[in-house]
Amino acid sequence: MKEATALIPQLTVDCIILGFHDNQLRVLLLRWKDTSFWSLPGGPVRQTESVDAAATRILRERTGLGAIYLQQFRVFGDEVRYSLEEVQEKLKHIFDPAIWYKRAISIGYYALVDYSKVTPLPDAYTDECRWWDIRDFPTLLFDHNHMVKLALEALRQQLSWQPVGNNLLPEPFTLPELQRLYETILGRSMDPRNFQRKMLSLGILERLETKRRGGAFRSPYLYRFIPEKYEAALKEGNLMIL
Amino acid sequence: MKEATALIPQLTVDCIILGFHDNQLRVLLLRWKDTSFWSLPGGPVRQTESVDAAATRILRERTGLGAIYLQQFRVFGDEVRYSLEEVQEKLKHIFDPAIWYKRAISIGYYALVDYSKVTPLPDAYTDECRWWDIRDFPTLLFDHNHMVKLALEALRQQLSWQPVGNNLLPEPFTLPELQRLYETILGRSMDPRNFQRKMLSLGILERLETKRRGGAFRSPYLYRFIPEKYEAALKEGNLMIL
DNA sequence: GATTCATTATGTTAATATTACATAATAATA
DNA sequence: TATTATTATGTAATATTAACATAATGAATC
Repeated sequence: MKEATALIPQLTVDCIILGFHDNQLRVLLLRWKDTSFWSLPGGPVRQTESVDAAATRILRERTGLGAIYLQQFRVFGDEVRYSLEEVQEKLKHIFDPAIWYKRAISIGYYALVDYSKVTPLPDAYTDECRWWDIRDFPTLLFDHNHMVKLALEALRQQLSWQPVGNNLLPEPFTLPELQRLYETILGRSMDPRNFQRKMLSLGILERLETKRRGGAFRSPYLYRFIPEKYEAALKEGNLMIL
Repeated sequence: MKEATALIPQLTVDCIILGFHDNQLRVLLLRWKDTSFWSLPGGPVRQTESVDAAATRILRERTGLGAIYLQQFRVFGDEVRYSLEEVQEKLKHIFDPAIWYKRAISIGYYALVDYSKVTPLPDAYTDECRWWDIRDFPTLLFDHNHMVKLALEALRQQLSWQPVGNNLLPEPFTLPELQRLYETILGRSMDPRNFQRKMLSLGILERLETKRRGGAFRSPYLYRFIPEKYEAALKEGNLMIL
């Protein structure tokens, strides 16, 4: 039997942490110490934790959040995902040979978080951690641009089965806010009358007495998901793609 | 930098190989040498191949098939997926400590194959490889029963985006055959009139001149997928769930 | 060659869901 | 009080889905 070390060799987790702010999807990225190179948050899996737990841990470290919605979406297992020489060159002042392999397999997760509750926090190898607009962020190290692309595709495809609204929007929210979230993820606009009718007909929303105040215009109603109904609809894959 | 060996440590691939025969979904299982224990085909990933290539290799070894439709559906990364002691006990006469770890992470793939083209072939550790009805197969080693369950769920969910018909049914096929495939996967029956109308309206099927002969009854028409149309429909996720 | 049989092919109607479209109400600001 | 950007809401046309039953076929049997 092989000797076990503290980390599982050649296996990492990378997280596409998504938030929603100013009607835009954002992704949390890290800038490596003393460089202008950005990448996704990620790291190795420990021998004493599940792969999901590793992703949760990394998420918590980067965002300060406790309960987080995480979804495995893809394994990145190509033989060549990066050039070790190139990484060494780009990150030379912080390159630690002890933790780098010629090859690593990475498990991709996307995380849906409440933007307003996140405190971005760099790790030991990076000195900046911040949100970027999903439509306009820098070229990333490794195959991380590819990862973001596939994460978004997975999210779109799973929109009817994943609690996307629930996790990206702080409750309570208004129907226009929810609509803009859907529009942003799907990349197309929807008719507000049809959106509202369809969404309400699912019976998963509870309209509150109060309205959102402070906007300079007609105040929208506030809504909350009805947890049991919401979960039932998810199970059926009923969460509407208009 | 760590030393690379021939295999990636603690990382395996397991395959749920699905075929369709006698109107039933079947799964290909292996019986371990001199035991009555069954499991899914699987194995380690080599340093010199991608994870997908490892799955393809295992598939080819077990089925004799060249081109195979494979889909990653889930990583099984719990800290405890099996008891090494139990495995050692059950498989003692063939247990090779060199290849077993206390813990392994497995990447789950489902494969859709043409049942009629498969020649099941045991590997070095097993002496039987055969098809089992998906509704009635033995309790498997490790967490493999769980894997089969999740593979089927993934397949159902992805039915509209994956070329399921294309890979499980040898061409040409009849509409009743295609319907029974859908019914089997989804676990519910459909109205043949509605099924045919919907399926034909997708414009992805070409009706051939010939009919299927030999059945003791009215001969059904034969169909073939129109590749370009079929792929376009898949991209849109249009492949109908009635 | 006629009969039997299990299976296939097909059409209509009602119910439901989707799309397209425009106006009045509101809350803050000026 | 007027202005303004935004929210809330209804109706009619169209498309999709669901429910339903019967005639045609091809082999096998008599």
